[in-house]
Amino acid sequence: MDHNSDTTEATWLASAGLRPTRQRLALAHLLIGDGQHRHVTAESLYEASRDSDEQVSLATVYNTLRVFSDAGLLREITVNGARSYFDTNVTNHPHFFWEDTEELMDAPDEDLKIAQLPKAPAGTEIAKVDVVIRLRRK
Amino acid sequence: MDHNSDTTEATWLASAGLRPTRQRLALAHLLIGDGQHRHVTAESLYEASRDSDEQVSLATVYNTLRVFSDAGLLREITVNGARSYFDTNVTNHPHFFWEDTEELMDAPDEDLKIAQLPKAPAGTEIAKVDVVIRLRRK
DNA sequence: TTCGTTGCAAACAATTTGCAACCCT
DNA sequence: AGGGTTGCAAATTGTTTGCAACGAA
Repeated sequence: MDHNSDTTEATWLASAGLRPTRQRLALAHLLIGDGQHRHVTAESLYEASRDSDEQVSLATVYNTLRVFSDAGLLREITVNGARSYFDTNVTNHPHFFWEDTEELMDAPDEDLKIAQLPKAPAGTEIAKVDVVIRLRRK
Repeated sequence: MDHNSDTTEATWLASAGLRPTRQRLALAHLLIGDGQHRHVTAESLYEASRDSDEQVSLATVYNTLRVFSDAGLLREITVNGARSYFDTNVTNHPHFFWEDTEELMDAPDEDLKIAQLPKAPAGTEIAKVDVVIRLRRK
């Protein structure tokens, strides 16, 4: 990773008040290094790190994904009882989930229009709204 | 369980081509016995069965929930990486999920209006659309 | 120096599975 | 009788945690 992108990742961490450790910078680079939004699982990110020049242990990948999403840098998406997915796009937006390959991707945001949403019951507020469109191969 | 409800549950099973075994009838009774829709986890259903006069092993509860939802009698809802929820209401409808108590319940169906939904990519069809409104206690 | 962070291994929790006994049809 | 179903225990899978070594402030 060159110096410029290194700054980008450090800024990303700093914006959430997180220390720029070697491991966090490496994972941040894999997550936002190219400016594209990305959906990862702990396992997929771990493998990406194994293939890179900065290895991170699996436990740290798990811990870091948790820290990042608690800090609001990532959004956790629950589509599958088993695995957790994390999205670098933290805004409310719909997802496609392929049931056969268990792949998660963004659905075109502008194509979902929710005209009316149930109001939150008294004493509560809406933390987020997850819309998952499950796809089956025809 | 009296004879009438016994018939209801047997019919429910028969409609999906499932054999009316003692355990399935007992679980069916706990699920649809009073005609109300219900959201259960394997653990909650197992406990309900422990408290009833027809006990079912935990493994069988797990297997039966899987069999029922594969057969279309239940809908599996994934809200939480850890636990799986099963809903006796198998139609598309929105859910409220309390983040603190991990309780799942129906959101008023008529209050959700999706004006436009992304179309399924070529070669795929929409299996189902999950809308989960996550609530945080204020 | 101080305290947050990492990494390994062990602990955990939810769920599935192998297999022998059992029971619908 | 024959094949689906059950239940126990053991195995799996994804994830978290205890703790000693390490590194950022």
